[in-house]
Amino acid sequence: MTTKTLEGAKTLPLNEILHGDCIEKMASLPAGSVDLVFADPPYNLQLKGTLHRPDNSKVDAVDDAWDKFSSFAAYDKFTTAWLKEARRILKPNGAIWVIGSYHNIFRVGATLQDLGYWILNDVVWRKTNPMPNFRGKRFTNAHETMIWASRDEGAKYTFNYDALKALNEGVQMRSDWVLPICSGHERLKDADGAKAHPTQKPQSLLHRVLIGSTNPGDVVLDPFFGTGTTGAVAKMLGRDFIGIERDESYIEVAKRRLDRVRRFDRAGLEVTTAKRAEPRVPFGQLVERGMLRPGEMLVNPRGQQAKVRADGTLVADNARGSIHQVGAALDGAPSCNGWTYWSFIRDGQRVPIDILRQQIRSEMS
Amino acid sequence: MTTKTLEGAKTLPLNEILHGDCIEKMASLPAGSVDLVFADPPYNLQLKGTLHRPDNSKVDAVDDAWDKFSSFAAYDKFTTAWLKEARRILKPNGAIWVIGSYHNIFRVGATLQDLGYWILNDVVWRKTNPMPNFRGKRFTNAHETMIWASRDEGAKYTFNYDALKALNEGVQMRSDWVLPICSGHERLKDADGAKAHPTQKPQSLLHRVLIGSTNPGDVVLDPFFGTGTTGAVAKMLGRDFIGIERDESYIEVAKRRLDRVRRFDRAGLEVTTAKRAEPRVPFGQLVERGMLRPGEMLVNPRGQQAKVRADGTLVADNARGSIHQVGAALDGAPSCNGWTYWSFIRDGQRVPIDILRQQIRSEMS
DNA sequence: CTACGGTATGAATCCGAAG
DNA sequence: GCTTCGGATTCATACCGTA
Repeated sequence: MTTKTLEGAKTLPLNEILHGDCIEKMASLPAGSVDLVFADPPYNLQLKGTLHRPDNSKVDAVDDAWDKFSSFAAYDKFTTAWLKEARRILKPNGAIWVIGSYHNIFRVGATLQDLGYWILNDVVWRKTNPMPNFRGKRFTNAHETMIWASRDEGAKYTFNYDALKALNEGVQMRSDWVLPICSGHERLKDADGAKAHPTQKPQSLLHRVLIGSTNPGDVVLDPFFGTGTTGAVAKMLGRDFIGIERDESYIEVAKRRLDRVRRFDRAGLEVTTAKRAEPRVPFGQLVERGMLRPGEMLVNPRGQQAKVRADGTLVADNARGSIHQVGAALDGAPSCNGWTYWSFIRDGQRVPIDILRQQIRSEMS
Repeated sequence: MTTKTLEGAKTLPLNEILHGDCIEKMASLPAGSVDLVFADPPYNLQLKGTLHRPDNSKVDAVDDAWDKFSSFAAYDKFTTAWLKEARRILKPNGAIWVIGSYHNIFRVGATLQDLGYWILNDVVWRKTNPMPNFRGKRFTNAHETMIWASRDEGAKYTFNYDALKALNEGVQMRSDWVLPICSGHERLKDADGAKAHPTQKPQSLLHRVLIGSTNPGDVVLDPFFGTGTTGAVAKMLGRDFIGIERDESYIEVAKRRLDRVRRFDRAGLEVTTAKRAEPRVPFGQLVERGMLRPGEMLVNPRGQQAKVRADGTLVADNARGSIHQVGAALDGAPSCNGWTYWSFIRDGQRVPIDILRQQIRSEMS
């Protein structure tokens, strides 16, 4: 357990589970101190009577006391209260994920928008092995919905695009995730073999969330911690977590679980990074360093030429300026990446100037 | 065009497009007279600036005036107004479908609940070929959400469970539907070749909605008719429709489209009620996606014929059921692989239906 | 005729560091 | 805060022209 002392008297307890009501506990935390909130709030399910399978076995439905609300108004009031506190403790560039079903997700989404959060995506968790609809009266409820939102419109939220793309065999990650439900060894059991929590989420889900929208060392808060899936995955991935949970029996299960979790080694936590993160190299440096000579001609894919000047600008027939500006002008395009657009000639061959940039970057590292 | 006279002075115009504001036009219709509402309202996208693809081509965005709202409050007011009218004209056991994206669907869902509708499922349309996220800043927006709700809690809504199960080759239909976007020949074009409507929905989507939640002869109302996909599929499937559309140019396109639509024959519209089992790639998808038409004849190696029905089952002289069952029955065999057994006729040639399955599989992989 | 390669396009809240 | 501008960024499918 560690704490961070911040401005004001409030401190940030890390890798700890706070016992109590999530609204009160969040109120005790300092403002602007958390990178990500992941929340799996009560679903407000309104099951009438009990449900049986065709073989007459009873379905163990979600009917715990914490999941009961007297009306939509009561649920909205609760939702507004905890989402307000969550927004207060988020950093300005922080973000939130909330998961839910059609019983509650529309109210959650509308409340998020009303409070000033900015929705980035809704993501569908498509279950490979959902519980069938035993009565044949509706579609098999085969998915849940997650909303990903930044604290503010225009926030610089974290999105590890390249890491997710790599996770997805080289194509960009879509808003529909196909993952199995939590079962088998991963599903935590009580001493008597019953499931310890009715809505335990699979670690694969949290893995993708945390890889995609946090960096190692970030602080992740889960106000409905349950048996601690968020904390377990955060620990594995080298993120810090804060859990809040009202039910002591869940806390006990979560603590035992977290003690057993091992953090992945640092090399395993490294992730495909964006090109944008690489240092910027001014084109003029190639001239300064003699890799290209003033007066030398560059050529674009259509064979058009431009002359390099001593200050690192180009001159073509009807345009002058940076490598990007001249490229855009020649193509009549809104923009152009000059590094991949222009080539120089060596031994009669066209060589992209980006080769030279890579050379400089490798010398820098 | 036909009309039904009901209690009160108001009459029900059938298979007609009403020109005007949907709230006013719905107000002119008699209460309790419609079986199903399918609505594709404005999404309130709030787009800013322009977006280019990596190849510098410009994305043709939805920037139409009809999608602009000044605030969430203004959008909510509009949503409440049209959903109220829709609920008034629904029969007591009627139901509604509304489609949307994360920009609007949470507000729509909460409003539905507030007005007394009873949500039955949210259904996710997973697009096989969505537009990518060109800047790599978010997840590919690869799905849209539909909400299915009955007018009242406890209503005896229509749900053709067995037809949908048959359409899905014997497996319960799930809440996630994988279907391609509307493109190619199905996409309606202006005289100048531009798309006639920016958000035309695929017929396959409406096919599944109408097969699942209406019966032949039902009245289906679409308050945002656009270019008339709902009307076209309703006509094919022997349902009556009422369209409401504000934009005259869309109405013109829709009228021409509807004139060309042929109603499938009645035998093809009869839907299976028997229990069935059998897994694999759904033959029903070939029908749903328009690769085979309901009423079309398939032929076996001995030249015997069977008729395709809207739910993906076959009817021959002395047999009805899946492609496998009917094949086995005709041959007096214990089993039969319908995929290699049946052919359809194109240009006078027999073509095995397995070709079509391979086509779908190649799209899925 | 098929095969193949280039091009067009789809409901999109789509950049960010440096000056 | 603002403006400027470097430079990074796409997947599935349909269609069309050419070989």
